[in-house]
Amino acid sequence: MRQSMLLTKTRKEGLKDEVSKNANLLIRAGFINKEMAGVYSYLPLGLRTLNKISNIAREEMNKIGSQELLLTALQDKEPWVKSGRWSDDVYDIWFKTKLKNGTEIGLGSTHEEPLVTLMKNHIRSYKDLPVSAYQIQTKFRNEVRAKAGIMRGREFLMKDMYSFSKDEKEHEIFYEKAKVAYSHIFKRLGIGDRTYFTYALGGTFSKYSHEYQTLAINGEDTIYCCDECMVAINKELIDEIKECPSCKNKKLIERKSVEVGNIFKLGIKYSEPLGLIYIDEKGAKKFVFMGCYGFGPSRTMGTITEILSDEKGLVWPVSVAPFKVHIVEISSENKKVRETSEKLYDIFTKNGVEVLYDDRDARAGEKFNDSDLIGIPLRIVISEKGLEKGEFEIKQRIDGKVFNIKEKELMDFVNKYN
RNA sequence: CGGAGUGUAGUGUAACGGUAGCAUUCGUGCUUUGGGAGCAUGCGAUCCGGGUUCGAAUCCCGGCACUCCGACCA
Repeated sequence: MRQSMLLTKTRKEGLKDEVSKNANLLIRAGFINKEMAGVYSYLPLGLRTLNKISNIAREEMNKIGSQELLLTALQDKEPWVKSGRWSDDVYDIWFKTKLKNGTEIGLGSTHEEPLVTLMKNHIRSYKDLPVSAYQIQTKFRNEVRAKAGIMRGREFLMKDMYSFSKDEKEHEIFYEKAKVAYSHIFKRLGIGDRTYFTYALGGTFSKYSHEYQTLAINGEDTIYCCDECMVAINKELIDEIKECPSCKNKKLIERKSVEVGNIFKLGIKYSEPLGLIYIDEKGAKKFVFMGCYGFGPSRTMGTITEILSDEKGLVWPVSVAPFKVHIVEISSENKKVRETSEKLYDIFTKNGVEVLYDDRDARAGEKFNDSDLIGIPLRIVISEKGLEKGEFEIKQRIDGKVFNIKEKELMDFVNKYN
């Protein structure tokens, strides 16, 4: 991508009304646009990152055999009445609207009801189980107070997976697979070493639910961490659980964190009222045993921003960066500089390396500042001064470390860089 | 949902009830070119609706929006 063609511009200063670090930086760098309180659009750079996060989740869900689908945002009232969640008194984050004929409908905030209703058409026998489905979709939640930028919006992207099993025992097998998939997701996102598997208050059918909590100073949650085994306990349970459930370690450290994922047992909470039934080997009718597995790509993008960015701007792990390499051309009027930049841009593009090429006619300072702000992992500066050295100077965004690489080793270096 | 605050060019700010100013961005020209450079010149704004007043960005009422604190957060 040529930066001169990019439809967004960076801002030197943040917006007065955007206090959260994540939204402030993402707006300055041109990743998102604020439409209303808690409602943000994703612009080209931001969408690239958001899609990468989603894709990592998608790949990991596929690996454990879950199948992707896309349910509707407009939701039929009936299943929600049956499950008892249509009333605003019970479930207070509804966005509701009406069809022209007066029929009430809801905007999807979660999808247990519609999916269970749908699966009634496809699950009849024990032979149809176990099965799992997931989607990556925009959720709508009428939060009374949006805050923390894209960490807590009224409209946000969520990956929600649901599992359907014959019984609790079969459910547990899938649940364990999902845990592994989740740990892979956070590892690949570059936040695995600070994301804790956390015991939290559970639903009707399990004592606890499990959250994935990523340490962040500005986080809304408080957890008690066991650093021996990366397990934590949500503050809401600390009176009940006083030691690490995994290794019995009693030394738990209080820290702030962000809930980036949440998995829990649903049991027959929805299959019972909605009538999701299968026939077992003996011909008996049984309720399908369910699990639910959430992960928020947009919230995770905000979390990564909160924990990795510095005073100069964003810092992206390679796995989610909008581009891997930023070619910054200094003095585009210099023929040799221009030719070298173009050549490099061409080579990277042909080799499938995602590259942003700052071909704008702008001053060095402006380009460097923009480059730092956008936060692409590797920056290659092409300038008259640099060309004389016969090597390329590659600067790592995360710590400013510089590598001097000969041209023939360049592609190898970039390909191996992760 | 309770409490507090704020709405002025794209952005950030100023103006006692009396000419809406400054900075930056943006356009043009010249100079400059390794960390948001300089000179000149130009474009661009009082959230919406009422009221008070000779006169309202300013005072009053209503609405809308945004921010913060708290409560809430499968």
